[in-house]
Amino acid sequence: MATGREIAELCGVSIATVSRVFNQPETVNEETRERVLRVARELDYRPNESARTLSTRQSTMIGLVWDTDHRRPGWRHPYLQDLLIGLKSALSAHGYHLLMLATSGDSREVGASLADPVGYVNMTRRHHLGGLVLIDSGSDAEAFETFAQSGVPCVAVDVAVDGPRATYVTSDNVGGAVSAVRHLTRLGHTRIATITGPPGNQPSEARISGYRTGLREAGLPVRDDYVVAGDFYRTSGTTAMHRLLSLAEPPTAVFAASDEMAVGALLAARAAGLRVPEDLALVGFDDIEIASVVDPALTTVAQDKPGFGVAAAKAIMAMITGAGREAPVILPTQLVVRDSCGSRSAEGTVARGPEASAGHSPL
Amino acid sequence: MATGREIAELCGVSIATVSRVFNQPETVNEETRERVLRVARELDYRPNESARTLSTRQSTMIGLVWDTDHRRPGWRHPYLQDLLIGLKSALSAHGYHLLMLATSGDSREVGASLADPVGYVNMTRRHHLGGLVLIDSGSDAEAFETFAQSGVPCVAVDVAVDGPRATYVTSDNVGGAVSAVRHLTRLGHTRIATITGPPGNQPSEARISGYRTGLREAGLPVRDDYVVAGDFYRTSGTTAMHRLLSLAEPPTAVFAASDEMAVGALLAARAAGLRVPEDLALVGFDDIEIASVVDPALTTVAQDKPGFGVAAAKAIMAMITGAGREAPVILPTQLVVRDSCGSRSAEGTVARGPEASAGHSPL
DNA sequence: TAGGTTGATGTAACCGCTTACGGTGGGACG
DNA sequence: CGTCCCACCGTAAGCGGTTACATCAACCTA
Repeated sequence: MATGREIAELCGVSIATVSRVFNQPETVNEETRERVLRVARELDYRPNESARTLSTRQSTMIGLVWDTDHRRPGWRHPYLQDLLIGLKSALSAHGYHLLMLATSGDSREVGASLADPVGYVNMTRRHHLGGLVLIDSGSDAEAFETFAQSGVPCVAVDVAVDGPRATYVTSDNVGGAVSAVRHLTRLGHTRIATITGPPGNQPSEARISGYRTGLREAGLPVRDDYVVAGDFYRTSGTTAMHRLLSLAEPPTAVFAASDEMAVGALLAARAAGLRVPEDLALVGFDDIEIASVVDPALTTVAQDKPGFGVAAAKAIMAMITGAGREAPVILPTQLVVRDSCGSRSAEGTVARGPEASAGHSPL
Repeated sequence: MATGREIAELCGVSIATVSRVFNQPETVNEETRERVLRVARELDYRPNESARTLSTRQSTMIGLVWDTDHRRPGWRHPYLQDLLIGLKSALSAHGYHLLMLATSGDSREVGASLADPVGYVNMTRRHHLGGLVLIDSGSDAEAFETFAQSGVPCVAVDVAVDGPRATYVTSDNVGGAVSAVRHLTRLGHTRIATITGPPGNQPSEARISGYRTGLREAGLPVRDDYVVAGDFYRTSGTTAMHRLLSLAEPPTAVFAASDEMAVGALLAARAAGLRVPEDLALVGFDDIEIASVVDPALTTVAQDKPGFGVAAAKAIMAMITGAGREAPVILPTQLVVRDSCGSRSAEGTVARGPEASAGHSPL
């Protein structure tokens, strides 16, 4: 590996000049600059990142905090891959890389895990990371708050955090839920139930709120027995559906707060001898891959999956260069109408209303 | 941030001793060692990774080379998340982290992309990465060869590479395909077709080979018109199925080299008025999430998804500490019998035979 | 012509840690 | 009692960059 010193000697300049060529090109004479660049190219010179970071106390890496929650071993993030794609591409535009922080193992490390966010924060300082991207694995909300308060630039996905240099990006969950319910009311449904996410989960609460708004909008009452709690998992959708079907006056339509639960509900309905969509209309949330595969294909509220990554990257870069915090980013959602509500629309038709995501509070 | 120097002063020792406490604890007197450790703990000391890397020319980071192929924009890795989970947890046991290399954007960088593997290799040297984990995004085989030849410790997933310090991890694709076909022949099928992955793709070729072996094992002929090429995508499964159904003597069973294509085939069969499994038996490969959701639930060859990550981590760590190359890792597969073949077995039943993965060449 | 500017470059300190090498004191040994 | 060895620790030279400050020539201005 060629070093700056070698280039300096070959060019007959000092290493300071070489450094300047790469960092403040305008301060060095054009002729020598060209010469340095040419030699650098010939030697295939690459500045040593460690040396640079050591000197400037600023690396070109962003930490990714993401872990599978031990309390929910089967949990998989519904769109991690898309998120990473967006994150990576947006970050690379700034020459930044993503460092997936690991949970300890190093004897020198006190132990970093989401149970000990401080460990991650220290990791951040150890590596002079520019900031952290926090990906929710189902129930890390409290831990995220610690990150956000630490002063390290943070952007959380799907968790509303607050801190001196922290922000978050999430979908317009309220608006998405409203559009789902609105879709059902327009089809004539009046007995609309919802299967929610785990209590306390922010997107879940927001979707419940949107559900209520949607009903009110149509002049329908909000019945407590039509709101049954799930946990985003498929099985919880099944049990919730059983419960709904056992009501004296079962709903004719269900809005599930996740596609997984919608699939669970679908299985339960089918097991109970109900036809979907004839006897029961179903709307999900997320638009994960299986939504288009189940039979009938699921009408659902789609999130802008790579958009999360791109928005997160933008926010974190803004907080690195700037000083303060950034405003939360609320991504619009789209109702994807398929077959699970009996709509006449063909598969894949997207009903996107500019009103779908407007005028509602973020979560 | 506390530095080694501060600790040294507080303890009345030299910074060399402090360093030794963390790197060669046995060479320092127990009493002073304890003292240093105590002070370090009090000050919440964390060794600066950049300084350490600069000095030792060895970081605790492994590069992750993974990119969405521009030629296949919709492609998603079937089990990236599980792979990452395995990779991360196994790596963290050694105190290592995963660095997701980004594709340039930095003015200092010549431009790194899979089209220019050299860029990544240079990135490796810049950051003094311990090695690279290469994740196939569908068609990077040639690029991977460049990585493998570069001398950097490399372990590829699902691509057989060769190099001075390179190895790979893949499933027993041959054995998996054999077990799939065997399952069909045992059910009495004699007209068994296969929908393959893209030509040249190694797992795909291996699965074809396993398909042939399985037929030969049962004394069945290999008919060319029963081998139709797909590309792992769902739609290719659909068109391939159409082709098969248009044959004078259509197959009664189909082994698809990916679950996605199996789903595509399922849709085509259904559209043609065929019942699955009554009129057509179907086996997939991968055991991705949708396999258990489609109706009928898909019988498929499951891969040990987190196992890829764990094995890759082990291999790369071995190559970092050791000097030479490691032997390729072939992970066993399991036939997961569900409903798409008309088997009587209940959902989720796993037929695992010790013979399933034995005696076949890797790819 | 003295003094002030400006542009281009060199000098050297520093970032925080690792490690080869040398020094010191005390116990074992002849 | 002199010598050798060994356990322990300090000194100092890096690792490869960045950057505040000094230097210096050339050019302006009064």
